Parts: sequence; structure tokens; C-alpha cells
Amino acid sequence: MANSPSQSSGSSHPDLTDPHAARRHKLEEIVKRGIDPYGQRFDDRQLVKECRQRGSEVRFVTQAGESLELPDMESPELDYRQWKTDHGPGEEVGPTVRVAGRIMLARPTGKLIFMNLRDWTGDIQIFVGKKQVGEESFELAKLFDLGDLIGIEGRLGRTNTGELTVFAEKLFLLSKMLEVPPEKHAGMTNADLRQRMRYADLAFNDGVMQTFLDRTKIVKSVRSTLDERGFCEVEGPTLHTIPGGAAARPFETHHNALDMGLTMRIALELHLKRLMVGGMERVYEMGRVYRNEGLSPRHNPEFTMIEIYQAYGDYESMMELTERLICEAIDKIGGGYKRQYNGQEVDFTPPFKRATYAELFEKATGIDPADQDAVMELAGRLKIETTGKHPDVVRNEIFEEKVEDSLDGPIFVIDYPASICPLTKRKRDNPEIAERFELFICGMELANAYTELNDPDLQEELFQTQLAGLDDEDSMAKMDHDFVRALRYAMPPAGGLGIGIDRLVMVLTNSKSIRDVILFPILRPE
RNA sequence: GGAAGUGUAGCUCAGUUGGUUAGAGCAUUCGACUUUUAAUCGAAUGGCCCUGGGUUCGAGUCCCAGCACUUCCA
Repeated sequence: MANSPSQSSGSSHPDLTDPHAARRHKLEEIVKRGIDPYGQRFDDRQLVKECRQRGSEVRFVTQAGESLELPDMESPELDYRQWKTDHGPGEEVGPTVRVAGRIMLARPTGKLIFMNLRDWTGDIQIFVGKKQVGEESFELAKLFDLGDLIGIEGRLGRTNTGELTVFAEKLFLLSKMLEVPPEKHAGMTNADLRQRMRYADLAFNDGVMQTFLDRTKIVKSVRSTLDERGFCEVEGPTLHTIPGGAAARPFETHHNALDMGLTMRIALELHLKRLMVGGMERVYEMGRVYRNEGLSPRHNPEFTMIEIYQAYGDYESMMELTERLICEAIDKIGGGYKRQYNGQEVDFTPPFKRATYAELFEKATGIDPADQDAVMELAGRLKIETTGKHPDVVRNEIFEEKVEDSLDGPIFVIDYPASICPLTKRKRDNPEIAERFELFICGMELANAYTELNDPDLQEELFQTQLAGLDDEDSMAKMDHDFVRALRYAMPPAGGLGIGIDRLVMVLTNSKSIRDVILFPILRPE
């Protein structure tokens, strides 16, 4: 990759057709002129977005001194050139602005240069005319390359085609780019390169910045929705002595001074529940968790989860909250409740659909999920390994295979078989059914919620059976005695909710891969 | 872990049945141009065809192994 020849700057015969060498050469030329190619602070600047808003201040001043309002530039019938001949002679006069950003495109036509300048709020055209900026500045402008960061002071106006443009009066080089930008239409398409060089991806590929700005808005929105409802954000430990709260393989690490093994957290749950015992009645944490497992378009080893606990609530309360969290986030990023994801329409208009695990199972397979013989027989036909497995586990594998992928959603799958939900309270009228829901969108599990189990003795028992059922590979799972002791101090009945933030961002920004919504996903070393 | 695909200029991609000196667009350099907008026109420069082995008179192309990435599956 970009192994610039980095011709030692003094090299007497640089090959100027080599793009890297050409940039180095221009850098030297700039330095020779006594200009710092890495610039200085640039005060009083306006964002491109602000300049666009001030575009309405541009007026057409005739030679007679008459100040006319410009015609509607959006109008398709408008021939601005003609309009000017009809109303002229005269010229556009607008406010003076200072903008700074990256040169994305340049169209030199002899003694003038058009450039497209981009800051993180948008693009705006710059006009640099030799006569207008003077010989010296124009020579400097010719030393600018695509990708350079520059500052421009000039008046807002319109070109003959009506395009809002900053007519440069002063030019500032703020930082010279020594690497070569990607191809200007296709951009950088190699997924590996895009992630490895996220800076270039953000700077040059359309839509990338917007996705990550939307991510920030979604995260902020989730926090404010919860804060408004009296939830309290906390920060639990990321280094755990006992990995718990989920079934996943942890990353292991070591504390030198204590000479003690530690694992990175795989979930937030157990510490948040301890806080509920302590009296934090509405508590949440949004943060990174780490799972030492395979990669896929939906899995990165570190990802962002939010877990939310509400004392004296149950999974019904969490369903309503889930809808609020998602809908308010959509309100913040805009685009409406009917959205596109992977080419299909997803309608987030609340309330979301709800269906029980059993009815979805029966609809997809034609088999009563309670009929164990039929379930095992179907598993055989689907070539699902059944030996040594509990029928409920087998049934769940069928569910995952036959039902989950087809859940376009958003849909709450509710009331799971109790046997696959050890940390969940059972329904009062049916101990076989656990009060749990999962939210599915486009076949992807986005949220998971329970009416939390708060019976310490039952919790301990379930821990034991869970541990007994694990094979050697997973035997690093350990009984969390302190957690059970905490429950003995009495945890209120509560609803608990977990949402995969990365997946939520994927769905709301129409991103196919989790790696498109994580700034720096894990990569092999270069 | 399994299957399929991809790897060629700084970037995006062609490259026929194995056949002479590996092509295009963008970018870069030089020339023309003061209202362009993927600016245009003319010219030039730019290659470890992922790596290693093999088949062949001859390999970017076929075979084997490896590496990396992508997609699907587990």
C-alpha cells in the first residue's frame, strides 16, 4: 500500500509524475515561499452548512445600484444566465465568509480554479480567479492538491449556473496532504482498506461521516430517553473476576501486582442487579463488552451494549420502553418510521407487532412445540443433531433455523420456554413459560428482555444446573457466589432490557455490516 | 471450522482458447482555456499481474500450496 517513495526532500531529480513525489515537491515550493504548509489557527470561520443558510442573503446589484432578490435557484425552468442578461448588467453581492475544509474536487481552467471544499457539514464550491486574488495567491492555489486542508475568505455569491459559491479573496493552506486520495468517483471500495484507514474512509467516501454522526445521535438519544425517565447511568467494571451474565467465551487477561487472572466482561447484567439490590431503582449502563468468538457481519469481538433495569417493572414495561428508545432515536436522526434496510421496508410505527414463541413456532413448522415427539422427529428431518440434547434446546435450534431469519419485524417474540431462560421469572399461571421477549428486525436479534429472577435460592440452583450442563470448553464459567449473596439482600422484582447498540445503529443507518458502524473494528495486523 | 469468490498502476477496474511489447478511466506531469461542477481537449509518466512451487516451447491466464480480503454457512 501507500508506500510513498518519500524521495528525500533534496533529491535532485524527483519524478514529478509520481503523485507522491509531486506532492512533496509542491510542499517544498510552498516552504520556499515562506508559507507554513501546516497552517495556523483559523478564527471566525463559518461551517459550510451556515454558509448555505446565508446563501439567501446574496443579492444581485445592478450597475444602476439597484439591489434585486435572486430568483428561485431550485426552479427547474430557471435559466439563470438568461435571468442575469435580462436584469443586468450587474453582479452578485453576498456576505463575506471564512470557510475551512478539504479540497475534494478541483477544476482549473487556465486563470481560474473552481474547487469543491468539504467540511463535516457539507460541500461548497470555491471560485479562485487570478485577477481576483492576485498573482501571488493564485500561484499558491496552483500548489494545492486534492485532499489538502485549506481556508478561504471571500464573498458568497452565485456563478452563472446559479451555484452558491465562495468567491475567494484570501487563501490559507491549513494542512498539506502527502498521500494520494482515492479515485474520485468510486472512492475507496476495498472493505479492509476502508476499516484499516478509517480516516481516509471518513474523509473521502460518501455517507460514512453521516453514518457515524447518526450513531452519535442515536447513542445520545437513548441516554436522554432514559435520563428523562429517571434512569441513572453508571459505570461497572470491565475487568471481571468471574465472567457472567451471558453465555460467551471471555477474553482473559492478568493483573500483575495482584498476580491474578481477570476476564474482560461479557455482559453488564450482574453488577447492575447488585446496584438494584443497593437501591438504584432505575439504572443502566451503556458500554463495551467483549466476547472471544468468531467474526461475522453481525459480530465484532468488542461491541456496545446497553442494559437497563427498572425496579418494580416487568418485561411488559420493557417492551414499551424499547419502542420509546427506538422511536425517539429515529426522531433524532430523521427519515421517518418507514425505513429501508437491505432493500426492504421496515415500519417502526409503534406499537411493534407481538407474537408468542409458541405461535410463531407452530406457524413456521406446523408442529405444536409442546409435542416433544413431533419436535424430535422434525429435528431429524432438518438434520439437527439431537443426541444428548434436551428437547427444549433442540426445539430452540429449530426455532432459530425456521423462524428467526424470516422475522422482518420489528416484532417482539414473547413468552419463551422457561428451560432456555434460566435467569427469568416464570409466568404466574404457567411455570413452563418464561417472561422474556426478544426484538427481531430483519432476522436480526436487536433486544432481549426479561422479568428478572430475584429468588436467590432458585438463582443458585439454576446456576448449578447451568454449570453442570456445560462441556469442558465452557467450564471457565463459575458460580458467582457474591451475586447470589447480593440477591439474598433482596432485589426488587424488575424488568431488565439489553439492546445491541451496534445492531440498532446498523438497522437505523441501513448498514449491512457491523463493521460499517464501528469506527475501528478488529483487524489483523497489517 | 466448511464452501464459494476476489487479489493486475497511488485509486477504480478490463484482460478472450495459454501466444509477441499487460490495457482503460481517475490521479500525477507538461501544454491550451476567467463561470466550471465527474470541467473539456492534446501529450507523457506510472506494473514484483498477492507469495511460493509446478505443467508448458511459452503462464496475468492452467494446476498445487500458502497469505489476505469478501460473501454465505457452522
